[in-house]
Amino acid sequence: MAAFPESPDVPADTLYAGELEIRAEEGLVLATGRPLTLSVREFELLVAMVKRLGAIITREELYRTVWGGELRAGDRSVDVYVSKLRSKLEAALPDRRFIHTHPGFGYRFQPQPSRNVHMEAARG
Amino acid sequence: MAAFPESPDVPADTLYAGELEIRAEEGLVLATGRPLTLSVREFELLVAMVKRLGAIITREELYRTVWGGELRAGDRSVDVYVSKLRSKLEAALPDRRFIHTHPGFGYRFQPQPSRNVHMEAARG
DNA sequence: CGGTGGCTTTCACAGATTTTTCACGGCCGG
DNA sequence: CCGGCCGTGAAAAATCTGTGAAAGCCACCG
Repeated sequence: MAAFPESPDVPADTLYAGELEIRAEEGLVLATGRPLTLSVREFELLVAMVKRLGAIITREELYRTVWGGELRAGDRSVDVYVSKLRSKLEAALPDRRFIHTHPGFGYRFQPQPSRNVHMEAARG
Repeated sequence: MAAFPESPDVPADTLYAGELEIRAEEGLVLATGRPLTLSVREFELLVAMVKRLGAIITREELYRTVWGGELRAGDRSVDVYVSKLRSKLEAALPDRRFIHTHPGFGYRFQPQPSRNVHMEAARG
């Protein structure tokens, strides 16, 4: 059993970014409270980026952190997974952009309100 | 006169999750008032998951909690019992999903209304 | 005892998902 | 037009899950 009481609602190892809540311990990501289904790579990539919120991170560094090892020339794994991750994040939170590309340098993670889009676009 | 709780550490040994009522003391589970017939393993697996509602729980942890001991490589016991449990829960409450799989991470228990929730708004 | 039935553990295989690779197409500066 | 960079759909390869079924246990019963 646990050595000391813990609060299930506020895990120590939880990251926040915009409407995202990332529970690094258990591999769970909540977008506005709703759980996202991310694969292991997607999740670790997200964690790696959020841990350096606002900073530009090179593909080499992302690869070392998430895949472990050196990025080989021509390997597009990072790009592919950034694409997948973007896709899921945008599906969950259409009005925000999270991952920004800095051509020639790498990627930067930063939640950014796109516009004052706050109304349901449910018009016929 | 035994009208008081056995243990002061356990405020209430009855758990609730959606339409489920789980009486840990009696080993009884009611689905919308109707009793379910669960085996010991199934019951303890259910309790272990409900106690961490909404969280992703690894197979290793479930095994330690329910079976007691370390999960050996290749042991599929947890999967098999998750399958059995799902089967009985769905038989009792067809319109709800309880156990969600997070490939690569584990399982998450969370009662979820099953309206028309399966739209892939994947526009090309 | 031998048979019966429920529960648990193991095994095996099909199907589902994820990860890795490729390749084509769009952008942009020269 | 060319070449470097990037976004991504898709095929191929690798892993992970769901589950029926066989096999082992054990309590119970005629």
